[in-house]
Amino acid sequence: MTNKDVSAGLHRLTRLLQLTGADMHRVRAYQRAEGIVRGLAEDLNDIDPQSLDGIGASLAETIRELLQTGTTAQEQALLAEVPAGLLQVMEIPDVGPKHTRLMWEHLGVESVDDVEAAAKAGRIRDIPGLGARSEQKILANLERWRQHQSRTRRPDALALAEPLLAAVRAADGVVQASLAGSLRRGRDTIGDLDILAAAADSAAAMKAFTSHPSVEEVVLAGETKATVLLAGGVSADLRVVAPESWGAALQYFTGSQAHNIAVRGRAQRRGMTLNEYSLRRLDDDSVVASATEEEIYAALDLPWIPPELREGRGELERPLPRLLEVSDLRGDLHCHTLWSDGARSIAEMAAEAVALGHDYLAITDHSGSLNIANGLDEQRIAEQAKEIAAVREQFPDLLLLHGIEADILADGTVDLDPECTAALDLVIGSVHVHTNLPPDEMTERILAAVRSGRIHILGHPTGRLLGRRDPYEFDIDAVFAACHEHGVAVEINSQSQRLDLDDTLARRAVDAGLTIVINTDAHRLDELHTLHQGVMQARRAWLGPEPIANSVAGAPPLGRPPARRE
DNA sequence: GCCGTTTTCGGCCCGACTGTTTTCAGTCG
Repeated sequence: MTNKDVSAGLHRLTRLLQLTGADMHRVRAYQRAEGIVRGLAEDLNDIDPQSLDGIGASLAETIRELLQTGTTAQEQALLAEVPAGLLQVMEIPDVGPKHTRLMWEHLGVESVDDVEAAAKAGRIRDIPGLGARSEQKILANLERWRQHQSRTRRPDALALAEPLLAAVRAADGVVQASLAGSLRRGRDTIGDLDILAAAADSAAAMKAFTSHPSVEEVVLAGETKATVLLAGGVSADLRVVAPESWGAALQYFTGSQAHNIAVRGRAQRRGMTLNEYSLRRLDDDSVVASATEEEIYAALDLPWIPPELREGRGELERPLPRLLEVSDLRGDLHCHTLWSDGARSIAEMAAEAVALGHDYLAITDHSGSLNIANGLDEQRIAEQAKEIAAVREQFPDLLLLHGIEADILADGTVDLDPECTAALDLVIGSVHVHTNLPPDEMTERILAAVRSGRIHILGHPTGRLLGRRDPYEFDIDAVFAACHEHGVAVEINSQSQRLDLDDTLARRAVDAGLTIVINTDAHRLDELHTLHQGVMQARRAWLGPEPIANSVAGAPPLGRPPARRE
């Protein structure tokens, strides 16, 4: 079982405990554990769960049980009390454990389909404590939830949020506005968009938000808080606070929840309390700080913590690193051209790289077996070398590397003649086909490629496509160990649907002693500008320039030094 | 269930909004 399986198991236990009316603080302990596991860089199989802050003896045992069997005796016992289908029912927005239990007890509802049928038959309104409006809301939320279960990729979320933010910012009386929530923390996918504004009078900001052309439905609109649905079913929240509360509110709405709980616990231990309006002393209710995030953190003897690190991963206790910046990166080692499935010529890509200030760019078109992408065989690679030589003449200040993105075939073979790959400046090995191999075979396949000594970089290592395909199943720690042994770097691919490695795996790779390369995998000119997306992953992994190969100026230190032709 | 500058028991982050109530429970973030 993986960390993901364990956090899913803890989630089920949390929900079952809520349903069966367990003590709320006990429930919260499970909920916390779920979040801790979800954000964990290390593989739970390799560590003692009890060493984690927030995991005690009991939860550690639960985690061990989940790792071994995928479930727990406690879960089975709880499932004897309540139908398993109620776990799904609780995933419907605004339907929590209490209403779920009421529907079960009064109507015998045991599944989402049952809920839908009961709502359509008008039977939910008769439950004490619920009414016709609740019934309508449940039906609408159920429909919406079925249509939109997936999270939104960060770049797509930004594209939706920025016009809204601009409109709010331009509204009368708004002194400041910012993105908040997971968008501000730079997560690769986003559940809801959060926007925060500071204004003495909230009315204009609320109106600008709820009446924005991209809004399809206003879900709720109070004096200081509104929720709307945008095209595609993405929901967006606006909160408006007084300007003097800006810092407290921004800190609060940026989260994460785990970070906020930790910060508030720290405030409490220091005789203070923190809410979205201010940090106050408990004894005399006097305000200690509120206007800026820096003041809030400083009053708690903390440095300002970059939003990327606010995930409850020890950011209050550990010294903060100097984080990687886009400007640290000196080049890009993965892009495609007209020679395979790219949209631009080598010269055009080179010119754009020069415009970006890169020291180097590697042209890495697909290899022969990827027919769908017009992959290059040995013959065409030789022809491409001539064009690259010519383009080098045009751009004397750019180190233009001739590389390839070679396919790792199902048996682990790197899909070109060894003489051919040996003559190239750079070889990225990537898995593109036969992506459903059994875990053992997938592991052996990738290990074979890494051990071949023929690749410099393992491209988009897990193969995940956000919202479309889960990571390949394989033993990534074994692969990392082999990469370390054979001097193979691993990629953070900046494509918005990949972002692969993700933050936790990038951290794990560096902890395994690996070098990381952040690449765009650009197929077009504009995609050469997306290194910042990979940089965000690296920042969230607490990485600075040191383990990033392409933060080195002059020439990337990967295997054999690329020969600079004169 | 976890945890300790209030340390092995007794607390546990905090507030907005909605709906069904007529002072509050449920849900969310």
